Amino acid sequence: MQTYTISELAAEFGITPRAIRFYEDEQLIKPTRQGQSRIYSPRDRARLVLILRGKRVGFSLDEIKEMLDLYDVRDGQATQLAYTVKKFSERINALEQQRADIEHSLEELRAARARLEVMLAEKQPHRMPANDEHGRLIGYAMNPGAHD
Amino acid sequence: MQTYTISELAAEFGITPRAIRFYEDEQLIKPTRQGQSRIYSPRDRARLVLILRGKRVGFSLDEIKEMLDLYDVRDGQATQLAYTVKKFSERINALEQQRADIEHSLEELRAARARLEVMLAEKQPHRMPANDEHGRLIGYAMNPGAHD
DNA sequence: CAGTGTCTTGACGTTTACGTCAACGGAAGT
DNA sequence: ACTTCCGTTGACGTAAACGTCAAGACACTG
Repeated sequence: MQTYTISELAAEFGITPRAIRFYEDEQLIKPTRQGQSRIYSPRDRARLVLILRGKRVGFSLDEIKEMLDLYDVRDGQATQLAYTVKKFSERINALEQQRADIEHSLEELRAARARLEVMLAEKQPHRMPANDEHGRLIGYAMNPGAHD
Repeated sequence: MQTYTISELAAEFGITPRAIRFYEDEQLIKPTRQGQSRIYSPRDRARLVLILRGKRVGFSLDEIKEMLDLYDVRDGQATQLAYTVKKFSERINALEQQRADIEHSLEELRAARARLEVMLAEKQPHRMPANDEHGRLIGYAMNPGAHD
């Protein structure tokens, strides 16, 4: 079966071996050993992918660990199924909120960029509105909607 | 004109006054003073909204400050317009990547939850596949795609 | 005018997620 | 046998983003 060394994974994902060992300290991955050295299976690699993606979307390592543990539900813990489902739903809601935040941010950034490009095209750095005291930036309403 | 106290804003956004003062220390907002106390304008409030949203989508305060400063472009800095546009584009790319990450995570969480709910419905915590060594979780392929 | 409440400025503590040595262990090449 | 590469385990350092007192400044209220 395919295996990986720690530096192989580190190079592949653009992180340091130190980080990977840290994830092990925090119980997020449990590679086997060959003597003293760590050996990573495809499953360990897959967990690393989930860890890094989780980080990119703003989860803490503790939260990611909880999610990975929830994936690891087995027969013995079957009584906790309802709790697990609830936790998953919470995560899903959080992510959907976050996606909405990102949509907002993207809208604003694109609109602001468009205006900047117009100014660039005009090549005339004359008077421009800049921002006023009513919560508008570069003439574009910030549209402060939901904030929780 | 409408104004706010620090604790009003803190309560409204579910954060502490300490955090708001911290944002001021870091030059993200610059409220006026009435004697000793801080007074926040609608524009300050709007900046707070952007700060908190930025945090939710994973930006650091330094990055958020940079973005706010970029919004604050004025005539004198018109020569930096091209740089500003570039920075905005970078942010947009980062956010689009992040949105894709979220879509992935949502897919996985929903699929996993669906399987858990089936198990709950069966009410029979007998044998289940759990996860194997090939990178599958609860019988559902993790589909580790792009990782940068 | 004592008390209560809300504000202020330090100053230090804390958590998260690693970075950065230091010192050592085996395998591999010469 | 000696060096050169990985790899390992501590141990300590660090940056970000506040939390947590402490001590004082005002405004009001009874």
